[in-house]
Amino acid sequence: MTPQQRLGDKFTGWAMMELRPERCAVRGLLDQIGDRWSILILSALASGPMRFSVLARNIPDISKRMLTHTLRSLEMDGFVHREVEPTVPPRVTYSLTAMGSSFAEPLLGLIEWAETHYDDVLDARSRAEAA
Amino acid sequence: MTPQQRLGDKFTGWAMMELRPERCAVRGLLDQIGDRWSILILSALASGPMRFSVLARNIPDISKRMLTHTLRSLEMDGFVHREVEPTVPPRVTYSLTAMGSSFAEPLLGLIEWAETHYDDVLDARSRAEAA
DNA sequence: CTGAATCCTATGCGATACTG
DNA sequence: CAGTATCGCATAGGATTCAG
Repeated sequence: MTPQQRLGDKFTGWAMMELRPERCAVRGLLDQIGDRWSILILSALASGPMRFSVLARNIPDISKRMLTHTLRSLEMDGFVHREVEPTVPPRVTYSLTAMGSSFAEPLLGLIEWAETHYDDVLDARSRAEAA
Repeated sequence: MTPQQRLGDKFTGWAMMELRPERCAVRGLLDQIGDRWSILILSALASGPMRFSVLARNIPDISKRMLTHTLRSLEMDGFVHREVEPTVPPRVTYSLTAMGSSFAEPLLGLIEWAETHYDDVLDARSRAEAA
């Protein structure tokens, strides 16, 4: 059975339970990490634990506000662990939990697909805009 | 090399080119299909070509407006093919392009991860909210 | 250094009504 | 049947300022 057929079967299964979001895990997952920064932060932390300021430096175009927000959200969802050393000034280190690091595999699949096909997407879009 | 290590290396590569979105394909990809409906529509079409009204029926909680918008967007990005039979009333059939169907594999990986781990996510979140 | 609080804007998205 | 047009709201997210 091809991946496409299996994907189709997944959807048929969801449709039978009326697509209630609680029963359709991807929808829930994307609600939580489908934002602009979660994927990037998880990728960054995949190379090892990292302090707040290092994360901010490695992702140059994120605002402090969103870095904080997204880290909190990832922490609450169990992807990220937060460790504070109570010094002055404070040091806070973020790292992937076991669950967070298990997410690396499917995420990597997505990334690799994107890297091999994204030029085609851009081509398609520019052709569509030209028309 | 573990998936986590490979993911970390990906990020390091991006960071060296300053994370410019054009050079970081996943970001671009998620900008286009990271919305609320694209994944669902692609999953639906994976089971075969489908008319507008059938899609609408299979995804009960989508508005016609967003179904149209999302389909147009997926078409422009080359994921979906749109075919009109010029009858009265019109029949419009949507199907996956070759690229669209090649996306089934990484998407399936994501879905399967979500299905096996999403309960843990919900647990983590409810524990976090209790605190 | 690591945030929290406030303000503001852009836009995703639903609801509704209309059309060929 | 398969859309388009218009309206309105909720929210994501940036900029800036304050704090421990």
